[in-house]
Amino acid sequence: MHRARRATKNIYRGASFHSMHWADVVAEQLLQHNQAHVLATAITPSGPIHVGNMREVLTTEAVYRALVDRGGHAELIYIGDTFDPLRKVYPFLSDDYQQYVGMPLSEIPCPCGRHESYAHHFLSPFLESLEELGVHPTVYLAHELYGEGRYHQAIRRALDGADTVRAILSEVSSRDLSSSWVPFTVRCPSCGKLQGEVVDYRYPSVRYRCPSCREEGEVDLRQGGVGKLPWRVDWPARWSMFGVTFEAFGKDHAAAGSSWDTGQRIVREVYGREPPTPLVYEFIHLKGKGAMHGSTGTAVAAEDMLAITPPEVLRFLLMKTEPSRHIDFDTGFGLLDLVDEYDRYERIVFGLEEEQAGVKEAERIYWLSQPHPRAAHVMSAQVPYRHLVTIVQIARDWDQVKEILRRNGEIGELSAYEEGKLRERVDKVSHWLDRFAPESVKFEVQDSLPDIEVSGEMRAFFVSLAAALGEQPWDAEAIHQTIHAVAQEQGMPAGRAFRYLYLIVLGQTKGPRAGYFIHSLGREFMLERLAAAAKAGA
RNA sequence: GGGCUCGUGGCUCAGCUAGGUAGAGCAGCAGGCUCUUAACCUGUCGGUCAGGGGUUCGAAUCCCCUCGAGCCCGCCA
Repeated sequence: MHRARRATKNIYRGASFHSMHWADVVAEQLLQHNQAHVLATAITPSGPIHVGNMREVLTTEAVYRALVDRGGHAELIYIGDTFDPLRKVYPFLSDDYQQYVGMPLSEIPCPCGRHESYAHHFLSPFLESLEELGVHPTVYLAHELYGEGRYHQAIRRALDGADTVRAILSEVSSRDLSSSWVPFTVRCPSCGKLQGEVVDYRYPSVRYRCPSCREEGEVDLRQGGVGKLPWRVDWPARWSMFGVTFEAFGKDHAAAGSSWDTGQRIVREVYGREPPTPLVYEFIHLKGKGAMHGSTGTAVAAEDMLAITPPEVLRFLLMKTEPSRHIDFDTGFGLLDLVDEYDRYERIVFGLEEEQAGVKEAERIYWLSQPHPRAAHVMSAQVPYRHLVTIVQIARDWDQVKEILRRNGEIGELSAYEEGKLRERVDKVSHWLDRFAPESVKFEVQDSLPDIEVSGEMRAFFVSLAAALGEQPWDAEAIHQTIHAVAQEQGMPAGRAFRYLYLIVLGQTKGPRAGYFIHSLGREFMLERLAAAAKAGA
């Protein structure tokens, strides 16, 4: 608001995002330069990949869609940084991993033993999540790119231009580099660590010394996988190799003197081409838990978020928020609110609700949020998420959920699409209840009468209520009123009556709104339970 | 030391690109035939738009300054 909007160019706000969706603004900007684009994203799988990283891919994919919508030609690529060395033994690793520190992630054993490597262990679930989110990039793995010699020319140029690289790094990032520093690290053939220091270079051979095992030797650059460019050079090298024209990256790369600043100069001065159009995104935080960092082990993995959030809702969260704004992801009640908000947008898009203030670009955001836009021409059978939280706890399985919803008249015949969507939500709600839901919304319907003391007052209430409920239509509102009527007959405050009912069904004193709740439980169940309770008090 | 974002009712935010004295959702409160309860509906309370100055007939919106909050970089990626 009162923040200064400097006149100097600001890569955080390349253009105004106000009259159009941000993805469209970026797409138009890109199309002014060129009709064909390569959009790159990349992530280092050194630990569980968190939702913060998800933002990078989804942000880029939104721009991709906007480009394609405008008739542009676009390619979405994803590079897994599988050739990066393991930095340290992260908290989620066993001490055994000490021996692998310094080795490329692709050559370290999988922590669970079920994947090809350490890198795959963390990358695979993330790629599966992308699939669920409807993101389909062309995937490249860095260790393959290096191994196949794709980096050969880029490495050669970096070594030939070592003086330039060194000058840029020390000028722009004010790093203190020795005159012998060279932008290449050799993978020591003897110990496998990516730490070999270059002592001499005469193309195509590189002499190195390994600080770890003290080995000295020579490698041939024409062979693949003999070493790696440091990040600050690797990045511009990729832009050059793939012809990248757009890249979204976190603000960690965008600070003054950071890799974006050095990368721009290196790509121009060493690789002779222009840098991509940048888009800086802010991080996603877990509400109340601070920033999410894969390396600290405190992060919640992207796949965990997806386990509790319908994919279109996760996309929705990112699509409705400008990339430059940070997001607090609330895994508690906030998640329920978010799903409700999504549903509201859906109703607006399908004309069931009027667009109001506080809703922006409903249509565009809704379509960008669809994992499979073509399938979503029909509205989904909306059952409020909060309601599902209750239903899921009453029902034992999907069929029962469906039955209860039918009995309540909340759903009719479902198309395959509707049923799929609803079932997906039920799955997500179940996971949420298991792992994130606040205790206050949890309950468990007891299979038999809980072990409680039934007083005379309770018994009388149960008997009368059973009689009254037995001879009336099974209707939520009617049940609610009957409870009050019977309680009044007995001269009992309504609150006490409800407490008794929750006690015999749940074994606790509170629960979901009684009328609807009992209705969902079914007449047979309720009458049996009342009878059992009355008997216990006899 | 440097960079970015944010500061609008209890909470989360929209509105700011093209100035005309504020708008949603949630929460709260009150109702829904004597009914506090976590899914429903209706109504309603609530904000000197962080503060100061400037431009203007008029500023949450534009300009300048101050304060506050968060994050990032200055190891590696």
